[in-house]
Amino acid sequence: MAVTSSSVQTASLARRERQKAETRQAILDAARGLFVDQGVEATTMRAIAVKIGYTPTAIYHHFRDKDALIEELCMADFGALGQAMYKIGRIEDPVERMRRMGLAYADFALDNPSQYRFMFMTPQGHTHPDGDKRVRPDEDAYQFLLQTVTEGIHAGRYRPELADPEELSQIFWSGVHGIVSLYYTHCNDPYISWRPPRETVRSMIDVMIRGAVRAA
Amino acid sequence: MAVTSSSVQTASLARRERQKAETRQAILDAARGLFVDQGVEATTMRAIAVKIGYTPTAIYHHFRDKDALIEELCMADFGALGQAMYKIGRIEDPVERMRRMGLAYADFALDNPSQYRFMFMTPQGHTHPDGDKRVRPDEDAYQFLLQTVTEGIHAGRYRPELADPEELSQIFWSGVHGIVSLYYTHCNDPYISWRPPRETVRSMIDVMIRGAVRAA
DNA sequence: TGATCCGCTTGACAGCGTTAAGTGAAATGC
DNA sequence: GCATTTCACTTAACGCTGTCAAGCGGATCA
Repeated sequence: MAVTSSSVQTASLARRERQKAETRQAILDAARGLFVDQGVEATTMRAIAVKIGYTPTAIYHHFRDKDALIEELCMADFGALGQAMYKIGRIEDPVERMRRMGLAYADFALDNPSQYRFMFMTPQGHTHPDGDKRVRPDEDAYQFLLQTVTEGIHAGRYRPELADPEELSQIFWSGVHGIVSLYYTHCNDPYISWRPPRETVRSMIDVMIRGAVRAA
Repeated sequence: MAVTSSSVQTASLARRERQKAETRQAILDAARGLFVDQGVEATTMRAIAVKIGYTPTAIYHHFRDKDALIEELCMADFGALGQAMYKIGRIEDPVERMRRMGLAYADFALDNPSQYRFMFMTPQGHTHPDGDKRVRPDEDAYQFLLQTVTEGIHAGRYRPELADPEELSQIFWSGVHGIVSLYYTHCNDPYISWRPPRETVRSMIDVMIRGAVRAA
């Protein structure tokens, strides 16, 4: 097949798009670093621009606004959380699997403070009102939990009054989230002597499981 | 006793101070209303000023900056929370008392969304670094919880591995806080079917207590 | 070679929290 | 009773933020 003008066209176009994708990625990398270092709110578009050697306005050719940029990073983080859940693998006992999920969730939350803050401690919504149909990747992590809890319920492992999978999932999730988020917002309060959050999470999960399972 | 110049002086001075206190209170009232209606971040000093019929700069003669204004309101709310805890009264059984405290805490959190958000979901600090020695009123609520949990531990009501009052208090607190805060930040997420938070809190407390108390 | 595209820049806008300097009526001192 | 001081409040501005309309200039296309 001869080299047509259209093939040259696509090659050029491909390179152009690759370059554009590169600066786009540079923006994401710079933003992530600054967000982690000095927080989302304190990071300015101008600071991001300086870091990548562009003008602030350049960012707006790749992201609608600051929220869109934040959201893109957030999406990736939700993916990583889902991955962490997935890596736990297929433990047979649904209660034990739930326990491991809780610990992995806490590890993720404590290893990525800035991301976690934004993902689960920032008032509402990365959902855009204009009929945006993008799939939310954190659905994965929640679905993992929901399925594991549902399995446990169907296997008769939980007490009969805890028959609602959504409610029980929200209880387990809230237990771990509560410790991590309170720790993050109040760890500097001098009148509270905080215990190491990983240990507290472990105790919390043990307490919740013991209080939720049906007596042997 | 004759009307001395000093008595006139103090009377005038008292009236001046009263007027100043009145505008100060007007600022607080206007700020509270706007904070509740449209959030703390979205409320501008200029908007507060318009609402009370003053210039934005006037606010700075009563409060050092926006954070100081926020903190003052926050202090009052911590007092109200402590009051709610106090009103539970002296229930003999420390475990049952703990349960009631959890429910009252959730009621406060769900009845005062804006305040709660700011008190317990805003990144760190109302603590000023310059050796500020003001007593934090929320110490009250936490001390209430801590004391109740400690009583339960001393009475042998909790399992032996939960002998640390701070850790167990933080677990109970986190359990309730987790549900409320997750609900506030994610109640609009379409892929999660949230249960009524008050019911979930009740179940959460039951689960935690059952998992924490020593078997009969 | 001339026309077109498009990633990026220039220069600005409105709004934010905040402040230095000033105003004017009330309180004070003689 | 008049001059002075006090002080709650205003005027006008500063530097910062996110954001955008308009335009440049090199690569691409016909």
